[in-house]
Amino acid sequence: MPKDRSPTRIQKKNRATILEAALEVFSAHGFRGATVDQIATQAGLSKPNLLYYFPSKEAMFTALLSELLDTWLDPMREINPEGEPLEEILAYVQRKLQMSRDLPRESRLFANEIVQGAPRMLEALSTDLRDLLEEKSAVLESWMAAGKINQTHPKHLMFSIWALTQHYADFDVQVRMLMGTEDPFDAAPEFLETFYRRMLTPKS
Amino acid sequence: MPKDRSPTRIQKKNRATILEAALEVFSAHGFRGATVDQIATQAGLSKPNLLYYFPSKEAMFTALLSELLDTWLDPMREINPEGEPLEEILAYVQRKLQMSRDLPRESRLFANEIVQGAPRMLEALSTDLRDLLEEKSAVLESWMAAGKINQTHPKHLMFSIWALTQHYADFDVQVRMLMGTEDPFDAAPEFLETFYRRMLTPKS
DNA sequence: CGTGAGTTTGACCAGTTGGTCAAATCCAGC
DNA sequence: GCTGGATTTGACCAACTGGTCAAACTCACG
Repeated sequence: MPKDRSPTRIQKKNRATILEAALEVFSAHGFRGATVDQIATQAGLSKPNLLYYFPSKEAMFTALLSELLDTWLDPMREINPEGEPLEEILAYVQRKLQMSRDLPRESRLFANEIVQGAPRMLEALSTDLRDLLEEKSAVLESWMAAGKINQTHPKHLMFSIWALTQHYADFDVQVRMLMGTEDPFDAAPEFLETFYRRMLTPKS
Repeated sequence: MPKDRSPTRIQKKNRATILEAALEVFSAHGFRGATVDQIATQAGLSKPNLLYYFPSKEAMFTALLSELLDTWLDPMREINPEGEPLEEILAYVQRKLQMSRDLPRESRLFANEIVQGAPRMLEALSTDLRDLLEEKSAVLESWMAAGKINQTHPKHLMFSIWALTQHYADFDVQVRMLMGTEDPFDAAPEFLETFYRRMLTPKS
């Protein structure tokens, strides 16, 4: 294992290469379904070399998760309590949808893990995600109390945004197969915009 | 392998026991993550005995899938083209939500498979599900054309129903962790009812 | 250059896993 | 209660998989 003080040029490059390959393989097959050999081949390195940079397969996985969790939660962090409520939410929905389009592997990585009970992620989720959700739920509730958006259960509202947007990444094969030649991401933005506008616009 | 003509009492019972155990294990760990030994233990039978009833792990999996696919698609089949449009859709949403509550293992079994590219399911999906979706999309479109429900993309509408309802089963751990002591299924029915009523009720 | 730390890998190992097989056991129908 | 097919299993195997290790190689730096 390389020394941890001031990583060399090679260390930086190889760690990044390995994590990129790990994302590709883990997201496609899940933790158990992925093999270190697959990741090594994908990375263009030898298996012992991977294990020189990461002490175990498990370590690659958790390194990957913690590297990506921040990126994954950023769109929610950007919700601005001072902004125009309906527009803030609609913008959040679009950011999440963009992520499903641009980072589908990341989405599937998390999906794979959570569907199987999130054995290697529960701790991170029950701190970072939990706190963030509580914070933003409070914002949503204040908007509802102020009559800026329709009254609903704030957490279920957030779940619905996650479900609807991530569905396009996580179930990509199914969605594409059912839509034929039409690209799902052509109509999805407008669909979701309409959906949440109707849901949240207060009755005047 | 048992003869396939007129299964004996024992054959019926053991096949059912094995498939139940297989559902438990496959839904929790995915195809690759499940082991025949785990399924055998879960079923209370020996590993060679499982392989006496099913020629391979793969065969157990596909047998399970094809046994469950019909059940899985039933709620959609029940949408009645002659019924009151909005109520038909709302009832469908509730049926799907019920399935997430009552059959979460089945939901996760399919989720696991589809997230990983549905390598063992694409054929079934691209016939049964595809045809059914086309049929019901046409019904939705006729309802929209008649002004009974708001105009939207029918397929995206169906995707949204699947995403929102299955989310409660597939991401169960996450949802429950974030909701604390509150049961997600307490508020979900009303939340989804409101959601789709606002989305679909035509502007008068 | 030379040298020592940093990097890479072929060979190997132990544990797991899907699957086989011959022998043993069970059971329905005569 | 006998018998032949149905059922069950302990022992085993080959392939795979995560991980180790000593030896070889590379490279920054004096």
